[in-house]
Amino acid sequence: MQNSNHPIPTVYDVAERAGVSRGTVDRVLYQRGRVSEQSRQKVLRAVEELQYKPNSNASRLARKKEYLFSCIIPQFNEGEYWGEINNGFLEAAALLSERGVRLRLHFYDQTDVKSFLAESNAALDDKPCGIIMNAVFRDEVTLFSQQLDELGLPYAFIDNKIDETHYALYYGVDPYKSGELGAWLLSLRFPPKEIALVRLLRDSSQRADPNRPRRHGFTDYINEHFPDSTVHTVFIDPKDSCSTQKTLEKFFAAHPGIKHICMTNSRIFLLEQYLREHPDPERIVVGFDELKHNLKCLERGYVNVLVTRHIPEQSKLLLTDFAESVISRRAPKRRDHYVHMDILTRMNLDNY
Amino acid sequence: MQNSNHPIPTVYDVAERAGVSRGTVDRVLYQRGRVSEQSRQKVLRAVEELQYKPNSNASRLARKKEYLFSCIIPQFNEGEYWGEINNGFLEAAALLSERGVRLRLHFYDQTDVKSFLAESNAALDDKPCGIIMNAVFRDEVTLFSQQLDELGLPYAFIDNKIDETHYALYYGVDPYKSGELGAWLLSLRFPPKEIALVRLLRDSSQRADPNRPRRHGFTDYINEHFPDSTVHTVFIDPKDSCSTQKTLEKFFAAHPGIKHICMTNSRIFLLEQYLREHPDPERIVVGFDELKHNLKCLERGYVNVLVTRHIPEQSKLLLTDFAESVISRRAPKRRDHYVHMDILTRMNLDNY
DNA sequence: TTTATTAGCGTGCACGTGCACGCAATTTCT
DNA sequence: AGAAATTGCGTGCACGTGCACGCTAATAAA
Repeated sequence: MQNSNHPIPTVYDVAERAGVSRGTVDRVLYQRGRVSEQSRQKVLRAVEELQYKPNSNASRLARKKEYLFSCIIPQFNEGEYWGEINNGFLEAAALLSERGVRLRLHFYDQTDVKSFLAESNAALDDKPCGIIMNAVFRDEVTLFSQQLDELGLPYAFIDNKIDETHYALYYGVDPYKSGELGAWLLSLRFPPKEIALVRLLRDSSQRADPNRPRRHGFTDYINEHFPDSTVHTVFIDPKDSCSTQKTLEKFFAAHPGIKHICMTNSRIFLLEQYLREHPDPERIVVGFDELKHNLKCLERGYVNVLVTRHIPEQSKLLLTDFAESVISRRAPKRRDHYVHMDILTRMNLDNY
Repeated sequence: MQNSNHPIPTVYDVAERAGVSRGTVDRVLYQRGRVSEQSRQKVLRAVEELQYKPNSNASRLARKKEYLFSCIIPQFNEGEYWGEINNGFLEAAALLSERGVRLRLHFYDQTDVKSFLAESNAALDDKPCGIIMNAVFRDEVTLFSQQLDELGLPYAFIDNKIDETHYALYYGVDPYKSGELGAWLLSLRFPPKEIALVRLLRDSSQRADPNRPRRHGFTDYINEHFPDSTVHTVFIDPKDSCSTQKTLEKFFAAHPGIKHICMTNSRIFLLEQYLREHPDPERIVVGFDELKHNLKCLERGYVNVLVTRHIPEQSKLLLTDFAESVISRRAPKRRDHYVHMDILTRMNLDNY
């Protein structure tokens, strides 16, 4: 329903108004080739007066240009954190496909630096126009980003980042604050005396500890607000549910005063069996991240609160934003996007 | 980076493979005109084998078709609830403009049935391909939707709906559940004895009460879980902050035992002055909806919890989904979208 | 002054689809 | 049997842009 006095202007209209040809308008708009200053001004004025915007459909049809982005993220099993991130990328890629955006995925092993190096090289071989990655291996990622800087290839971080690099974009939560929020929620109902902080046994080969900032946010909050409380740390083996069970039994038997339990990584669901077999209506359990298993635990009442955000949303927004900025050759309005932290309980679990 | 063995197929490829001309392929794909059953089958097979998908850019360029949607929503002032809804619509419209989607907005006066009737007629005059509205005046909206049914015009509800109509799509919260959630949060820290439920004085001309379901969710939860508590209702005048102040002073002076305050509409910010002038660290205040004024109150500690959702997101998603379904001439996958309710506190206020 | 060079500019083709027109073959009507 | 209508199908043009080619006139070099 376009006003007939003002049909959408085309290059022809601009050219006519400026008294030049389409080609000249094109050269002015895209700084290709040689145009006299006089014509340039006339064209720019005409563009302004007519409010000319190139027809993006015609433009993409004519150009047939593709924008390839390479993602380098950790391997995952169905339903895990990085699987959700991956879903967000795929969703965004589907939406952006008609704009010529293509995606290539590279998965590395979080316990193996070499696999990261291999995949980052493979990503370069794609000749992409942008790279998305996360930063588990700080040194290697720093080096890689220097390489990208030299090549003039823009890159973006998802989930965690390295501040010293020249990344174009970042989407993720503020891990320290999420830890504080978890601590606040844990202590909301009644002040904690003894707290269990459950952690994961890690391969000695895993140098990086991506969970540190959140854990510190958690412990700092507790220490500041409840200086008289004690935080007991217990380690479980994520690969061995049997030993996990025994470890927990022993641990909680030794500390019967514990009414507050928290896990600052995304695997609170590993406690399910123990929590089910040792019900306690007074106990408060706080976990992080909306993995399907975690949501189940919340629904069944084993876990009281999850601190999370819509995980796929975060990667979806990142790719959309990144592609937009690369295509339009403009820096994004904002560089750091700390996504909102949701508080999830049994009461607002639906429709998440 | 397309595999050179499989360039993206075009109608020409399909036509060649099927041994017919482009025109025939076109007729098969869009059921226009006369095709022999034999050719039809050949074309369909070729489409399947080549995985042909029409190039949407070329298609839109050639068609130049516009899809006009008319929205009928309440008038608002900057920063109010419907203003946020409106922002979501505008955001979606901007994104969808290159797909030929246009938007026409109609604002009516929530206290005046006639203005709704006028605007709904105006919306029809637009000759849109879809209508979006909310349902304050139940009878009139029901009649209007019957009219739309007869015209075969699809319509969608935002924020609230009328179940008996044949709406195509709905996005909103479950108001009853949001009320329950508010009650749960209000009673989380310690069990309530006396509760203040602050309500708004309403024009006698306002027949509808869009806030009822949420209020009932709230009171039902309280009555069920805290049968010994009493809910005191107090009415304030949203247009007169001076009288509001006096009313509240008198009310709370008469009920000094009240430690729990809730407003089930979106205007908890109206209590700001009272709460500021009568601080009480023990008191719990729960409100709804992320209006800018409300967020301020949360930040400054006058309000403890807001139950909300990202308001513009809801209208943005609705328009996107609705346009998608109208353009593709397919019913949406899901009809009712109860958006997730966020719990907002001082601790997770950032980046919302 | 003549020739080579380059600045400035116009034009034609391609991109893939939608749609209208019209031709040939077949069927129906008179 | 001849005219009229209908079925089945191919073709041409338009949509608005990107880009390469090549022309003209001005300028620099010989």
